[in-house]
Amino acid sequence: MSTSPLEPMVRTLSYRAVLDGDDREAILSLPCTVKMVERLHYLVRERDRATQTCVMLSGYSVRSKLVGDGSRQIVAIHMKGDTVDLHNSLLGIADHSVQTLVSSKVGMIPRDEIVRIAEKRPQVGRAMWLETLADASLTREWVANIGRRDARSRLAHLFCEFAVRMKVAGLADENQFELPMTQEQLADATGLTSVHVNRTIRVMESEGLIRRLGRRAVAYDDWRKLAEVGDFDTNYLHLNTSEPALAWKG
Amino acid sequence: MSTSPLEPMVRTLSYRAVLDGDDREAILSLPCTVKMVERLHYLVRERDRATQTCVMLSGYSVRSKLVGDGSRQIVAIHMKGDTVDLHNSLLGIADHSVQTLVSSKVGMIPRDEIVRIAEKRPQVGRAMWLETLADASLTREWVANIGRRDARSRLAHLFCEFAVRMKVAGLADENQFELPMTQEQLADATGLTSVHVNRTIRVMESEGLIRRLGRRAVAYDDWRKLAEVGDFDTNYLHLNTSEPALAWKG
DNA sequence: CGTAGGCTTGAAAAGCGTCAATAGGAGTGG
DNA sequence: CCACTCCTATTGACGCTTTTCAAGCCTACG
Repeated sequence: MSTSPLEPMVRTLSYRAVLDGDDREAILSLPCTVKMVERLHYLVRERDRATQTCVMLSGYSVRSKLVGDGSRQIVAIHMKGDTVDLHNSLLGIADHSVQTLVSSKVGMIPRDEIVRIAEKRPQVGRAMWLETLADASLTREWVANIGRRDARSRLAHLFCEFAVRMKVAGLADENQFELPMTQEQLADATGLTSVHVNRTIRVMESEGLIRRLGRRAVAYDDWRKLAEVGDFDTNYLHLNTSEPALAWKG
Repeated sequence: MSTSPLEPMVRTLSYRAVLDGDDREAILSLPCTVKMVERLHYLVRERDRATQTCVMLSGYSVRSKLVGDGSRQIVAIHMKGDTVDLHNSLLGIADHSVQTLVSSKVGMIPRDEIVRIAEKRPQVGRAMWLETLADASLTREWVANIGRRDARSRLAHLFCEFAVRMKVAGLADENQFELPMTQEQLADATGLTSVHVNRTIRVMESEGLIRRLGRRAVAYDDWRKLAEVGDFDTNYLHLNTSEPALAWKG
């Protein structure tokens, strides 16, 4: 059972509520089809009727929405352990697409099984509910980021968020992180154009805010400075797991 | 029981899942402190430890976040029946503020009671979960609206959303709706400045897209045109309640 | 060694913000 | 009922951030 592919899901949900052995066992025993998918593969398309919930087991994916003029907006980035598609699968018709950024391993779980485990194992249901609430908090921060910060702050904020989430997921070192996105994808995530992302990143680099390690990784020497420029505060990530978990126990 | 102040909450949750008589009764019997609060009153402040969940019984409120430079971003607008603060109260520390737009009637329910009813009455718990998911979908649409549309489309989209939600809540006529917001608040909701909102609204008015009825109401003569300019599609509101409700019954 | 996708750069235009001043309207105290 | 005051709406002039369009370059990969 410790070799179940759904280990990352247990780890992520454990951040949200106290799960006992039976809870964990129930998650690990969920029927799950594991697939390797290539880069830029669509896991869900807007308007699809989703019947499966998708869990990231390795790699990265983005949720995005198409806009009338043909452009797109990325609304979230997912990494190992994230339950990507609870929203679409429970609400019926997908309001957004999900696409991998790199070749990734994903687990597909039938929607009904999710509903069932949420009922049978209340703590698991709570953890999933809290996970969706934390996800909503993250989206709200994105609204503020895109609506009220300039290009430099937006990118700095996105980098800070990435750095912290990667560290929490055990995927990043102390002073650097993988950034599996092209500049065009960064533009779609920040509400900018790829040209302006390029210029802004170069300015940030020349200021010593960040260093680029190859094409798909970023390093920072002064976290405080980066966080200040990005107006970054971890509160919205709701990482202080002990609080809600305790509250939900009674 | 039909005179309980929480009737609007029942109505809103009924859109998300099939609730039987006992479910409704349980909601209506929730311990609830009803308060009238004045305009611009803060129901919750960012970083507060929220212990109460707040339901709008009349009036309007907004959720907003403060940004480093002192500006603010509105991330959602709430009307009658909306459960405003499930997020903050369940996650512990508030990641955003909630403030009334006009003098309003609100119901305050202890957080533990919400947790309890979600457990005791599974259908109610599901309805609340789905409500938070629909709310998250709305926030994603706002990200796209602010990130990828110009000022005119953003405002048109906001107006469309308002018109539809007001109609669903039984608060709007066919071709007009109340808009209880100043231009500065509209600016905070769309990521613009009040000056630019003013100019854009006047353009929209001169184009015949909208008419203003006094200071706090808007009328439209050509819905299709308005929806086209706003790139508006109701899908993201997940109003087709029959689907998920049925699915969640088994 | 060729190709395609992504990165970089320049020049010019557009959209939106800033600053500042004026006008309009609703509520309040006299 | 009037004068006063504050908040909101309106408008102009100007400047800056960001976009647009277009071209060239780099580099991983076949």
